[in-house]
Amino acid sequence: MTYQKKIPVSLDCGLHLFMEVVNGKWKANLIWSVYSGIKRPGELQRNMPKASRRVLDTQLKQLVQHGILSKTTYDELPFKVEYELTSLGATLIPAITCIAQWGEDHRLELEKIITA
Amino acid sequence: MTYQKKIPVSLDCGLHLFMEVVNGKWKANLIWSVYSGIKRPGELQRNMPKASRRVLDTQLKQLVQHGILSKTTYDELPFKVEYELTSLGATLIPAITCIAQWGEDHRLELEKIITA
DNA sequence: ACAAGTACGGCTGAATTTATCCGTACCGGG
DNA sequence: CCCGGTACGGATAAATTCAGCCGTACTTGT
Repeated sequence: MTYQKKIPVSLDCGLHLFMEVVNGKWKANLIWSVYSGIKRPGELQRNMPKASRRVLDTQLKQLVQHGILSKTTYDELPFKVEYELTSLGATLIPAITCIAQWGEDHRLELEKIITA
Repeated sequence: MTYQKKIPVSLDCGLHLFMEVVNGKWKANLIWSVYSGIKRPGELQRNMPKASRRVLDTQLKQLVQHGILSKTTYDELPFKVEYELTSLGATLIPAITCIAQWGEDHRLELEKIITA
């Protein structure tokens, strides 16, 4: 889209397949939020004010392209857009839960180390 | 080290804590390799030939700084260096297993989508 | 008419990560 | 002596992601 990759992606291991899809400053949060019922672009942005709308838009679009989210535009007026997890996207939830849990479990040590 | 961050890191959620440590093109692979018994810099590089030695060095150093790996320099001659998982690093293994598993489980669909 | 809310996206530059090039230092073998 | 293997790291370029600014379009309410 915005940028054409010049270096081919490594798909040789599962780790990289996951990263190719989830890597992006807000992607995991977006997936999690949609899973939690926050489905509309405006809501999502209010939910993570530190992210710029532009970046969220872009990352949402990539998630749709990667088949993780689906996007529905309702033709009512006023406009309304909603994102949903696809079935593939839903399979990510346990993995994301797992890493978020790890982060919370080690928050104290991590904050010390990272802030150093 | 090489670069001083100008934008503060968000530590507000577990997801970001995890990413702060594991994000890096080869970090998850490095952690996994060390866990699998590939402990020496040279071995690691031969194990992932697509990564440049310089980048591996840098990412290994960051993993050490973040308390995920420990580094031992043996004073024998010739030189010998070995990395090990710290106890914190060891707690990452289940999470990494989980995401690698997800990648493998969905390899077929993902390859189709990403290559598109 | 005007402000505010919804959503989309081009353009541009800053921030950050990854890659390349090269040089250091030590050791051992041919 | 020269080559190759071990390991480390500065300087810099290339690649990529993230952020900010602004403009479009439509609708609702004042």
